[in-house]
Parts: sequence; C-alpha cells; structure tokens
Amino acid sequence: MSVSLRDVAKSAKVSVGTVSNVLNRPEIVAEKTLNRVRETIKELGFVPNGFARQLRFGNSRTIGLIVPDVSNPFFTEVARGVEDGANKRDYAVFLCNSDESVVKEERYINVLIEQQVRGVLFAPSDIKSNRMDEMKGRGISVTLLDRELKGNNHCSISVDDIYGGRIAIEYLSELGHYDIAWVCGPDSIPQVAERGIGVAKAAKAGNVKIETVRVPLMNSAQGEEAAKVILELPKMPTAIFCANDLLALGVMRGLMAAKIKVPDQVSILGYDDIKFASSAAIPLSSISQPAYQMGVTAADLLLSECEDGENHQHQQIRFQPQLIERESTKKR
Amino acid sequence: MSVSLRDVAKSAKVSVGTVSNVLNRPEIVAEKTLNRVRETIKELGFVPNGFARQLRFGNSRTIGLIVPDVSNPFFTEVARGVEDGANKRDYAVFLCNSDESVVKEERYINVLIEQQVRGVLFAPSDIKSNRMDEMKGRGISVTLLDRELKGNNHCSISVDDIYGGRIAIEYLSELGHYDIAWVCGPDSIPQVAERGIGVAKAAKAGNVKIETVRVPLMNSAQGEEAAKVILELPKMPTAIFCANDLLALGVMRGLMAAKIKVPDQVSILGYDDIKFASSAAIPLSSISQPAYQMGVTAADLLLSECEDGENHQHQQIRFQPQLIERESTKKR
DNA sequence: CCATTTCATTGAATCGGTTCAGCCTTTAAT
DNA sequence: ATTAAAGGCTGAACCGATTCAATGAAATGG
Repeated sequence: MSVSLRDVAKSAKVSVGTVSNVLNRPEIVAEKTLNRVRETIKELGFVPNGFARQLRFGNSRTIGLIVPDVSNPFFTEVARGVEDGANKRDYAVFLCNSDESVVKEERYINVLIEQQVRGVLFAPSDIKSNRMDEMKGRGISVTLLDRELKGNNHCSISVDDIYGGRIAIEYLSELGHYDIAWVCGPDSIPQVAERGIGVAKAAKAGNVKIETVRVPLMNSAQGEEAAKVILELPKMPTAIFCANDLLALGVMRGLMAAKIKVPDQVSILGYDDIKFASSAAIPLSSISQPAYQMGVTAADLLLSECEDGENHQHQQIRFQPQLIERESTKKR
Repeated sequence: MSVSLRDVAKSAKVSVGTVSNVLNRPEIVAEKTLNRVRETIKELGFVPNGFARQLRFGNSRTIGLIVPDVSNPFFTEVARGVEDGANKRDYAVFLCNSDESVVKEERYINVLIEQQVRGVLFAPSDIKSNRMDEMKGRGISVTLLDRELKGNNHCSISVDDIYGGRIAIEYLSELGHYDIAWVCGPDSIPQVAERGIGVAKAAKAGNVKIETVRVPLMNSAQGEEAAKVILELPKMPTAIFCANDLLALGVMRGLMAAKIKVPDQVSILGYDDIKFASSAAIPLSSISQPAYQMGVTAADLLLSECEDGENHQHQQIRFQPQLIERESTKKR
C-alpha cells in the first residue's frame, strides 16, 4: 500500500540505513548519494511512517488536552492557545472533552496512554485523580490546567479566582457602591467558591455589604431568575457582580424588563469577558481571564517539561484576571 | 520504562502470543490462564503500546479535524460534535486550526499523514487542494466539512446557505416586511455569497425590495457601522437581515442607541444562532445551523468510509438551516 | 488401548524506521 | 611502501503487538 523506506532503498540501490541517514543525518551522506536518494523519495512520494519511528524512540510528537467542554468559551480560547503553542513546536494535539465525567476522563486517559502522547494538559473534574501519578509513572508529563495542586509534583497553569473576586468588589466600591449583590452558582464549583472568597475579603476590607444570590446553574435564564430575587430584596443594591457573563446578561435583561436602567440605577459586572460581552445591549464590564495566553503558556510549559526530562523544575504559573471596563458599570 | 507485552508474558509465565490473545480473542484462551494473565496485566498496569499495534495493522484509531478556527462558534460546535462522534467509535481526534492559511493546512496535512490518521475531516480554505487526492492515494479517507465539491470523489457535509438566505427573507416577508436591509460581509466568503443568492431569489419571488449593506468584517463593531448606514438610508427598511449574529447584535445596539425600537420599529434577524443570541437584550431571532449534529454526522460518515473500505458509497449530506423565532422580529 | 479430534499454547516472523558495529575505499601520514 | 585514519555505506538487531503454523496435551470414539 504505502511506500516504505525499504522500497526507497531498493529503488535507489542503497541500503535502508543510508536512506534513513539521508532523512536524519544528511551531513554524513555523500552528496551524490544524497541527491539520488532524495530524488527517489520524491519520485515515490515517500513519507516516513510516524509509528515506526515513534515505536523505536518510545515517544511521539503528540499531546492530549482534556477539558470539560470546548464549547465553554473559556476553554475554546484555551484550546486555541494550546493548539498554537503545540504547533509552534511541531506537536499535534488530541482534543478530549470530559463533560466533567470521571468515566469519560478515565477512558480518555487510556486512549492517550495508548497513543503514547508525550504529555497531557489536564483540567480534571476531580483533582485527586490518582491517574495523574500513573501517567507520570509512564513517562507522560502532566500539566494541570485551571487547577492547582498543593505539593510540587506537577506544573500548573491557573488563574487567581480569589484575586478576580477581590478586584471586582474593589472596583465597584471605588465607584461608590457599598451595597452589592453577588450572583453566583453553587460553591461546589471551585471557581465560584474562590471568587466568593475574594468577594468576601474585599467586602470586609472595604466595608461593603454583600447580598449573595445563589442559583443552581450559571446561564442567562438563571440570571433572569436572580434578577427577580434582587428586585424583591428589601433594599435594592446599587451594583451587581455576577460569577459569569451569562448570568450577568440574564440579570441585565431581567432588570431592563422591569424598567431598571443599567448602569444609571444599577451597575452590572460580569466575569469571563466572553466575546459576546462587548456586543451586549449595554456592553458588559467584566473580569477577563487571559484564556488564549494561558493555553499557549500551558503548552509551552508542558513541552519544555517533556523535552527537558529529569532536570525540569515544576512551575506553578498563576495568571491574574483583569478588569475590563465597559458601559454596564458607572460611578454612583 | 513502560511495561510491555513481553513483561506481562514473563511475569504470568505464558508466551507473548497468549497475552495478545487474552487482549484480542479472549474466547480462545482457557479460563484459568485468562484470569491469571488479566490479573498480571492489572498488577503491572500494562496498557498496550498503540504504535506497535498500529504499525502492524497499518492504520490507527485517530482522525484529523482541520478547521479554520475552533474559536469561531460554528466550528466549536462542529468540533464538539466530531469529538463525540469519534469517541463513540473509540477514535481520537487531532484538532488543527488552519487560520485559513494554505501553508498551515499543508503543514497539518503532513503531520496527519505521518500520524497515519485513518481519515480527515477537512474544511479547506481553498477547495481545489490536490492534497486531498494525495491523502486518498495514501489510504486516508477525506470528508469535506462545510464545503461541497462537484463530482463524486468525496463525502461531504454541508449546510444549505442558499436555502438559509431564502427562508430568512420568506419569513420576514410573511411578517409583512417588504423593505429589507441585507447586512453582510464581502462576497469572497462563500457563505456570504450563497446566503446572498438565497436572499436575492426569495426577494424576487416575494416582490421584496433588498438594500444591501456591505461591511468588511463580520463582527459587532461593523454591525454598528452598518446601523449608521441604515439610519441614513433615504427610506428606512422595516426589517434587517444580517449574515451573522455578531453583525446583528451590533446593528441592534446601533439602532437602539438611536432610539429606534426593536422589534417595534425594525425587526432584526441574525444567522448562526450562536449561544448568546438568546441572551441578548432583546433575544435575537436567527437562522440556526445544526453545527453539533453536523459534526457528529461528519465523524460518522468519515468513519464508516474508513471501515467499509472499497464498497463505500460517497455521500453528499446537506443540512437545512432552521429559523429560530425569538423577540427581535415581529409582524408589521 | 490406540487413533483422532479438539483445545490451549507457543515462538518465530512481521510491520517500518533507526541505530551501530563492522566492512571496504580512499586519503593522509610516516 | 606501510600504517593509520577518515569517509561512505551496509545490514542485522531492535522497538512492541499480532498472527499463524506448529506443537503438546487432553478428550473423545471405536
């Protein structure tokens, strides 16, 4: 079926070793031979079989990326960054969506081990996965994505959610808001919990009163529900900070439907800075996470671990979220 | 380093052939041996080396997915579908973003050939790529994504953009709109051109007057620009159809800023039905493409081609876009 | 009790690229 | 002229899983 190195060798009347040398150490091959063999390679359309090479070397030029769901805007950006970072170093990326299911994660880890990936970028749904150690044991580097693990056994790329919560409240209180609603999902989501900690900290420091409105899901429909709750609060807050942009947009819609003016009567601040945030009716101020950059950095970090081998120093890189000011927030 | 089949064989005191049989044809192995070997496999944490297997078979359980950009919402959904479809059949997916660059495409095709992928789902930036035939020649199936090629050499999954343009205008004219602005990008984008054809057809048939507003990019900022143009039109249209949702959202914002009421004064219809369309200030009516479903189907089609081999019949599957009615459109 | 069939297992050959000890030439040095 | 070194090339061994002809052992039949 496909042309092998042996076919080339036969056709060019040299040994297989020589053809291999032409490919990998052309400098040790005589020029005449070199040209002849290269000619033949082109003629036959020979492309080396990656498996055979990798079988010999024991490692591939591929990495795995396990995320809960690429269609989550944060992770699509991360994925894009990972792909670019890997591509720069000539690596290919396996995309794996775990849907937060440990079972799917397990399956994928097996697939990736079989594919002998060089490393895995992993946003685990359950941080205490023992499979990470297993992968390490197999010589597969693992870098944590958007999670961090105590100890110094893994590299990790994460974003400082506590800080994100803090700067949000600090910003709003600087604008003169001392009565703020915090709209969020369940604390079982680590990001929510951490942002909440930041919120509480900043509130305490800045003497801000926080009213927590908790909803089961973080989508815009639930945001509208949250708006209803807020409207019935004994004292209407002057600003609302939402744990993600979809919630924020839902809240915005809910309030506008009730003739509340944003940002004149209430300021709204989101989180994630999804692409669409700037296209909203009233462009949404938001806390932005450098998702693309995180992806690129994660790939870089992982691949340098792969290539450095033994003398690699694990790194915990933590990105800082950033406030993006648009029109949905305003001085009181 | 890693545990090989031979290690298992030695440890379980059987031959390599038996271990292989345990994995691949357990029914021919005696139960006692079977259990013992399985025990050992678990004990040593043996996972077969995919390369070796694939080297032997001459083919892998991987496919490639080449798209312009996963962070384009349409393609993230497609990618998600592809991944699920492939996963169902135990295939892993290489994600490749071409950024519409033929050079990157070429590079990726080479990588995929080296990785000996079983097939490729390809949304080519230039349809007349001769590399597709090359891949076929190497036994790699190719299915076109979101493109269609005359002739019957490839499977393809596409969506009927002409139809999409047509139903949009038909719907608006049913609502009583006979003066419609068509906001779109350059005709060099095939999707724009095709939707435009559908628009023109339906307009002619329905006796609708179309005013084309063309902008260089299809984002929401350009949508705002388009809104300005529309506001200065000698006769204000009663409905606006936009070539994608981001444009539509920009237009919506532009009009609302000018105190035009949507949908009371002007109806707005988008295209793509991105996730956030329903979260907009005024939930956006849109033409929806079954992106996820297309991805799943594409993976299915590709893999059945891979597995059927010779007696595979190429199929051209064409999905129909669908109107999603929300609040931004209204009877006149 | 021997012949025949069935069942279980073995181990060498294979896939294709890489490596390396070793061979043969040619060139340089003594 | 002899030796040493360098340059160019060869081909067998190797990576690890699979396959299959061959072998051995147990079961069945006459």
